Amino acid sequence: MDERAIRVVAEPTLRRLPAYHRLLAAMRARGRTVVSCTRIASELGLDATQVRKDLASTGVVGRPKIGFAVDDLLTGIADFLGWNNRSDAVLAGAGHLGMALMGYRGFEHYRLNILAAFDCDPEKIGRAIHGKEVFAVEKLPDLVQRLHVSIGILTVPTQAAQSVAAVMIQSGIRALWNFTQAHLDVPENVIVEHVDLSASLAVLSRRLAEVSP
Amino acid sequence: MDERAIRVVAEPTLRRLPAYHRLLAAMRARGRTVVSCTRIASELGLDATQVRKDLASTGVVGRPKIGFAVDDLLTGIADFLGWNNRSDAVLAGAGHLGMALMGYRGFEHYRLNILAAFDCDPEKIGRAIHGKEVFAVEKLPDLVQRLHVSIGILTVPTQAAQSVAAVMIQSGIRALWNFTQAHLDVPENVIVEHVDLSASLAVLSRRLAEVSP
DNA sequence: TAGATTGTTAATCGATTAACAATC
DNA sequence: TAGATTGTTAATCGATTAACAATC
Repeated sequence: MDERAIRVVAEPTLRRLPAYHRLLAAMRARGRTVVSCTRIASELGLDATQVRKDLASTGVVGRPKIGFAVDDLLTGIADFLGWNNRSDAVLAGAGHLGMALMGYRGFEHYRLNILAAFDCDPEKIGRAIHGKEVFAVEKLPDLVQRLHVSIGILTVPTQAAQSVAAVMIQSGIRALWNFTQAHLDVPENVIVEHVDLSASLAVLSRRLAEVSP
Repeated sequence: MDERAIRVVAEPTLRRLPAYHRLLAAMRARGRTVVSCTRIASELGLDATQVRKDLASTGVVGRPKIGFAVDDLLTGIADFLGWNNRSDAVLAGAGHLGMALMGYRGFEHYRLNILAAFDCDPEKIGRAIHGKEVFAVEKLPDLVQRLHVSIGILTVPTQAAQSVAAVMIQSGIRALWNFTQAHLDVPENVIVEHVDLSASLAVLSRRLAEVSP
């Protein structure tokens, strides 16, 4: 076994790590230096063994009887998720949602940096939204190539998503954060993370229908 | 077995149903009247048996050798998800994201109707955003009670989420669509659907780190 | 008819949860 | 020390995938 081998961690684990990070940051702010999995689990309504396994996957080790050092966990989780290195991104689609994401200060916390936005509406091109300029979509390839941008955020209309994704991939984008409702067809080395509001709403509506049909 | 018993369908199935609905709507628009699970599966990159099981959970039946009627599936899925009845919602937090959701025309498709927004910033109160008025948060309980609103959308800052959620639940809200990063502590009869951008970003960043460490 | 397709049961896979020795 | 906690292995649970009879 190569020690430097990249551990491919299960998706459910990855999805829980930010919640641990947030809770731990709040605990550190209150002066807490040490914490047990039992404690984290009860705060977040999870199983303690699951928390222990999740934390183990980041490589941080705890001490029997004592627990984990809060600081170790915070840096360990952030390192593991790549949140200690800046990630540059470009955004396509300067509509309501695109603008909301461009203005979201919370991304600084994860060191995600949206460099610029692109749109095909002449009305929007040239404007600056939250300090970030909106360019014509034709200028996307050049900027992505020059700055080696690896993340593309898609907030275009669903019908345009596949073609804009293709342009992004062609330009060197290696990961797409897809906020549209399109199922994207991409080469297997390209990562797609889909934030699907209709999927989320489907769960909400159905659960509501189940309790009061 | 009570025929009218509410079928509790697994969450992964619910999350896939909107993608089927979208694909089927596009097929109907192109004049297609009949479709097989094999076809749906290949279009969406899924397993045909999985599609068949998912569709079965909505109660729609197909015909061996023929397939499913596109119209039957469209109405069956929409009925099953409660998308043929209007659902009223209120939104708390008229920031960037809240405004984006208020202006999102796509919700009409799911018959989700955001009646009004609430905020505690005097600057925002009284304004109308995309034809919907912003009221002081104090006015939320009265409106929710009078109109029997069942869905509450949370786009407030994370620190405010738990207390605003409590007010909503107190007022009669039965389902929360949580766009904040808070883990909400709610009574067991209240539904929480969490759209967690940090969880999504964690998957994206880590997968990117795995391919180029 | 023959073969594609449905509906359903069985097998597999992966994630969660339980059990427990090691430890401070 | 005794008991709480970690780290890890085993058992369970649930979702996906495979197999196959029924059907048009």
